[in-house]
Amino acid sequence: MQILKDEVRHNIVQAALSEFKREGYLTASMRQIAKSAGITSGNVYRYFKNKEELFDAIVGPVHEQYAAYMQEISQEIEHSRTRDAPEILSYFRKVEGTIVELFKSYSSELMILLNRSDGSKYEKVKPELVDLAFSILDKVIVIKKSGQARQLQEGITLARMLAATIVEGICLILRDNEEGDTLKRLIDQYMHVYSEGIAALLGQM
Amino acid sequence: MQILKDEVRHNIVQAALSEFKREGYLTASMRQIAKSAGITSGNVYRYFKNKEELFDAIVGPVHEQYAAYMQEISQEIEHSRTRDAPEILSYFRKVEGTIVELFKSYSSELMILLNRSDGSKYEKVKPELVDLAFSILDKVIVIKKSGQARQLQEGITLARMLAATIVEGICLILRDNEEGDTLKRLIDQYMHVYSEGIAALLGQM
Amino acid sequence: MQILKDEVRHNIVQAALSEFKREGYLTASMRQIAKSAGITSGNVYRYFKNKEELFDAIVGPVHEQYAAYMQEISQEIEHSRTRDAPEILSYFRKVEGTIVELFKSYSSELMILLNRSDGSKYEKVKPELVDLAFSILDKVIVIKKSGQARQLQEGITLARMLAATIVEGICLILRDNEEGDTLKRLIDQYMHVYSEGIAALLGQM
Amino acid sequence: MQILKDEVRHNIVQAALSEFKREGYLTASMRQIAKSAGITSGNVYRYFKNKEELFDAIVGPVHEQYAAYMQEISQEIEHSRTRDAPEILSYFRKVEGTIVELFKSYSSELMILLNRSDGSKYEKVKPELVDLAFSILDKVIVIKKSGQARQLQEGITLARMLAATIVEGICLILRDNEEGDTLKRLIDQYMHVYSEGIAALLGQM
DNA sequence: GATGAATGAGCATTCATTCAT
DNA sequence: AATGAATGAATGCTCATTCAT
Repeated sequence: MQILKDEVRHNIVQAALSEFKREGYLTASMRQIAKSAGITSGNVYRYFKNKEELFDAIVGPVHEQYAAYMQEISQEIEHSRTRDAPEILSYFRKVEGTIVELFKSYSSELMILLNRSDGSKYEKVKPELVDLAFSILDKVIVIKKSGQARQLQEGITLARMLAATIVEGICLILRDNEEGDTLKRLIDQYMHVYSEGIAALLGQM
Repeated sequence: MQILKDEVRHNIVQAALSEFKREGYLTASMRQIAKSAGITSGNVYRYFKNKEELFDAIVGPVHEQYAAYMQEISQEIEHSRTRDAPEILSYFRKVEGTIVELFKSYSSELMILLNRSDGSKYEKVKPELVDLAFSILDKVIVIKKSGQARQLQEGITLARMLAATIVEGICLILRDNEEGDTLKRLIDQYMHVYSEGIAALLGQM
Repeated sequence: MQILKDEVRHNIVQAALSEFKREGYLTASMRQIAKSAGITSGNVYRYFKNKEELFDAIVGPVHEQYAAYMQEISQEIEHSRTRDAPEILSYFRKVEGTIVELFKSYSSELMILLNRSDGSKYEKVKPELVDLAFSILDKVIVIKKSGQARQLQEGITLARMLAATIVEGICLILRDNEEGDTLKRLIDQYMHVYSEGIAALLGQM
Repeated sequence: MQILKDEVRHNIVQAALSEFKREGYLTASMRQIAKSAGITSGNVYRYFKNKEELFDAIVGPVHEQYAAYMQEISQEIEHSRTRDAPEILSYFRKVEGTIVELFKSYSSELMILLNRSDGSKYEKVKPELVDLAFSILDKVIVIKKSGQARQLQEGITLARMLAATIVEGICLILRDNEEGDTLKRLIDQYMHVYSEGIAALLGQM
């Protein structure tokens, strides 16, 4: 009985998906992946050169799209000349929309990319997302605090924290929810909390 | 050239601190800790019985205090009979205060306890903190949504998400900030964002 | 050049057999076993989960049969109500027969079980055999010395010593003889020495 | 507070005595010996060059006397020209007497020498004692069986077994009894069992 | 004399990866 | 294509021994 190459490859990917999800890149065991895929561990290496490439096969595609979208948003932000805070903050909606959109097609892969890529070449993705979020918040802060050097410095620290926590929260919601509608609703609520909260915070500063 | 015992112990702890911080409990290497401490791996075991006890020596003290505080708050919450949402939410201030207080004496240790203890006996600490946060939010939700079964269910999901993200955010701020005053300010601002944001969210629901 | 799995497994067992025979359970080195088997140490673990299971694979089967036989004899002794010394002593023949029988199929394994299992879960096997031998001799002593408290006490000490030396002697014969017929003859002669000697000793007491 | 050298040395020896008794040469831990002696492990090496010499210090003296006695008996046996079996067997009494005599002054040391010297340079002592016992029994056998080649061969195997088990039994009695009078009585009874048993066996051959 | 810190080789075990079949 | 045996380096840990103090 011969199993088609594509089926085996598919099995490996499925097995790897669940292993990387559970264990993360470093701790995931190639043996366990092979076992779950119903093949021998040596055979995995016919389909994927090594652990890194297997990981790549899983998160690569979603990362590619993800990176393209983010690049786009990033450039929009850079080129934007507006000094209107709400308009700037609306970029968050784009980021959020991108993530929710990607989640619909790649829920597990995106979750792995953002939460389980430690030790792999993708471990920088989350920090870069934080940087992007920061670049948005930074603009708002700069507008509000320009000219007040001390408050500006504090504002930047605040922006960094908010960027990091917003992103971390989104990643967490991704981690804990498998169902698309629930996820979307939660992320909406989450972003709502943040936008109202940040508005209030900026208002009083 | 012989180094005094206390200095070596100190070196080991410092090396372990940075190794556990970077790698987490499981991935941290005793050999690497020894190397960073400038000694041979065998010698580490003169100072600490094994990896677990070395980890314990680092996070144990802070965990003891942490657990005592949280226990106290937990009991207060259980015994509280108020149905006043803002009053219930004020428990967050206590949790926040406890963490900031502990951070002053044990910044790295607390961060390791909360973020890098996977695989150790302390791995449940963060989830338990999430549970505590959830028990606070849950009370508020139940008050607001009692009687509306469907919305209650959604509210609980929301509360779970908020509990998880709040805690995760605090842990993150802990991770990224070494300086006490900055940390305190950031956590205050962070909690402010959440309390305003949650208020707004509940208001419109 | 690739060696077939069964051959390697066999080589490991052979190597382990001789290592355990020479060194005993605790001192035996997995590295040395691997080396003797002509493989690397990691490969041993493809065949046996760990040292304990490798030991188990060697002495487990013989222990299972051994334990079943001894259990049977043990119960016969317990239920026996006879006060006839020679009849009681005839249980030794059963024990002897069992051991000789097992030796035919498992000479080295039985020897390891009885003489080289210190530190393993089988380390109690020899002491239990001594207990069994004692329970036989004890009955005889009690019959002969009942009512004479002082001589009874001495008799029990004597019975303990005889039980220990008889068993130790049998184990020794097992250790030094690889050939079944020789072993059987020697154990027969050995038991003959003991039964005549004990008879003479009891006669004059 | 200064402890005299002799006292420390004495403490080490006492500690080593009990450690070697419990664990045997190989498994005994220098650290544990130092600890029991109330000193640091490094200091042991001021008194004894290494584990081997410490072991030597303990069993060396008794071995010296033991070896001298055995040498003497050995020569007597070699030079003896008698063909009278009982007379030859009486050498056993000498061996037995020697051992009991040494036991009075060196109970633990002798026990260690015979039962716990595996892995040390004294590990051959017991086999040599077996050889001595064999040389006695061999003479008796040769007398009884001379001229019957086949029976002679069998007799030699028998003699080897008896030598080994007699010696092993004595060593075991040594191991299990700390009190001199009990030991003497047990060894007497033990030898009585063997002499009567062997007599009976030879009678019927 | 004594300390006890330090070494380094050893142990059992795991695992990504290679490769003969 | 696939197997699964094999490797070798890594892990946590122990212990006899050395040596600066």
